[in-house]
Amino acid sequence: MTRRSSSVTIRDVAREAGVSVATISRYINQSARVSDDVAERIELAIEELNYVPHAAARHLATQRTRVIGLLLTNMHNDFFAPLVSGIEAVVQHQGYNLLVATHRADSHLDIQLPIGSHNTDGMIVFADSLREDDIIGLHRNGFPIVLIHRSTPDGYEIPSVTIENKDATCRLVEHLITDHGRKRILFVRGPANQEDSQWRELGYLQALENHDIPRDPQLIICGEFEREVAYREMVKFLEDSQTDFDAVFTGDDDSAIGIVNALVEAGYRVPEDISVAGFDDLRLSAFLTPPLTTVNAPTELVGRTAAEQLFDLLTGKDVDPIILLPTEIVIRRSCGCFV
Amino acid sequence: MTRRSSSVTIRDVAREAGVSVATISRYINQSARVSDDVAERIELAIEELNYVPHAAARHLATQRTRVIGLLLTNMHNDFFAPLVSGIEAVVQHQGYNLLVATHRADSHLDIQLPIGSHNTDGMIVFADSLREDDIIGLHRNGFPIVLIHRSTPDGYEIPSVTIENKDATCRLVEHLITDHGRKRILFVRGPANQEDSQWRELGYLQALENHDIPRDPQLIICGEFEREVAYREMVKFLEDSQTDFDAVFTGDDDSAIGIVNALVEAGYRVPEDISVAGFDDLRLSAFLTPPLTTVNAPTELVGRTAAEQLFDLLTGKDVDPIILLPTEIVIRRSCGCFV
DNA sequence: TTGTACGCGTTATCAC
DNA sequence: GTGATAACGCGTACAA
Repeated sequence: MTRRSSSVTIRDVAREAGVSVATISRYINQSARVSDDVAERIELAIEELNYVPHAAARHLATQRTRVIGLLLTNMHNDFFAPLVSGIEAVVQHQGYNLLVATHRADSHLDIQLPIGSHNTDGMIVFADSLREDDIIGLHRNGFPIVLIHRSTPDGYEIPSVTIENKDATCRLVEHLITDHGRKRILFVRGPANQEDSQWRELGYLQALENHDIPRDPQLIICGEFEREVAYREMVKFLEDSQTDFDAVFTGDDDSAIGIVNALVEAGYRVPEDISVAGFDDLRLSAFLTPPLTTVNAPTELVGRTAAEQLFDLLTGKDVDPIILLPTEIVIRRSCGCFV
Repeated sequence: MTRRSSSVTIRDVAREAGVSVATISRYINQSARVSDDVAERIELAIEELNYVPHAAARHLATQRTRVIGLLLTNMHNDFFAPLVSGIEAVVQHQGYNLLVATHRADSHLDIQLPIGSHNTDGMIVFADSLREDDIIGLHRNGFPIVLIHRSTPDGYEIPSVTIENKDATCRLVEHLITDHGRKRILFVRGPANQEDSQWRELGYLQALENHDIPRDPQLIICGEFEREVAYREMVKFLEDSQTDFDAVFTGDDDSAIGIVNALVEAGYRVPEDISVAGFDDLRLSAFLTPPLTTVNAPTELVGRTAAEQLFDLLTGKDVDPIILLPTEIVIRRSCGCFV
């Protein structure tokens, strides 16, 4: 079989340097010493021919791709920028490459995953981008996985990195209650199957309970962690519902923006009439008017940590089965505080 | 040489299905017909063994990676989410994978590019993530490249995708002049070596010229396309400068946010005292208070288009040397309009 | 310290 | 329509 190949191979370098391919390989991978004289000639030849090792050939020979994968549900939300950024930093520092792909768990079942053991050494899985079966399947084959914002399937021990949701939410809602005297607090929930969303709802309920405020199902609407949805639902709520309220806590900052907009358009003043607080502390939250009181989620750190976990996994180190990163309440103006 | 290999190969499938590896390969790649009987047995064997073709082996044999690369300067700015999203959509649709990496042109020269012909079939290069030499170098080897938000080096014809900056800026600034009677318009410029930034400045100057407003160097400050920088510079301007002004045009929305904040903190009302307009139309711009008048940059479309260009390049189709995507003025409240 | 030769998993060529 | 087998470019056990 004859195949044209415009690229320069290790063989060309070997010929140019007057040594064998094995020596070239050794020099490149530092897998053994070569004499200074030879090293110099190799260096020169590489420079001369502009040689770059062919990744695929390397992968095939070493059984390692030096690539890690990241599976996301989508890339639209501003939330993903810091996440990917954190991951990419670690990956690059380790001399690896990053393959990103989107995939929703409800995709047609017969679809091949774009990322897996066939093209990466390990992967980071965001929340519900994968079905539980698929996660288990990959994990059972010994493929290194780290979960983000999602807990390990029952009975398995797959490392996961997530953040403290409930307690921070509870404290923030309590802030609305005790420091601002709010008692009728509307909760804007996220997707029902999202773990973060669930914990935040529990935190909200906990706060009510702590202060003997009866929970009112009327005071919960669905924002789906999407600004537009939250906006629409809020508008609808304002039109339809007779239920009065004096504060809004949203499971995410993105929704909070939509909520504030709906409120302002309806003539409410934030925070004078209605206190508003969110969760995430997106980069823009501090710049809103009024600046948004929220919970800071260390999203870039989540990415960074998950990547580090994955590399620990790859190098056979011990890995914490679950890492819960601390969150922090950020008091700004939208709750009613003067800061 | 003995090597453990937990993964199932095409040979295993061949044995299981009772045919040769060649037939399996043909079936998988649809490169030739196989009898229905055989097809069924293969299908079964693949299912049974959970076979997935090894990417690296494929790459080595076909000389194609089915991966395209994206080189960015960073991933922090909200601007990148839609860009990557658009690219990813096309890439996935084509059955390719996406490798992303960050790289700043001023990195140490001896550093190996994380992405190149050694691990991708082609790449998309964002603005100044690469030095001109490197671009030329890659291109000279026949490696498919598409440039984003950056023009082709002189004398070369590398496809590029960018947006219309100058005219839209000019019209928007003219809107401030003619519809709102502004004459002392502060310009917040971006990085000096950024082409978008340069064109927007030209548009700003053009508008002044069109209306016989003398340009005043005092009325230009540097925001570097970064919110924090713009904020600081604005604060400094307000403290130091005696120059009066009645409007601010920023080269990007991110800076506009910082500007508005500085203005409001200093006691100015936007837009009553000062009109503000930006450029980009970030997803959040409509939700600011006041909603930001700006120019819509079709960032996701830029990504999508660049990816399509690249695939045209890969398939040997004719490719437009330069694609200039139209932008559109978005009038909201921050300029003074009632909408 | 260096060279030879084989294998990594797949595709593609040639024969049947 | 199917099978045998030589590449693809590199790493590495083994020999020298």
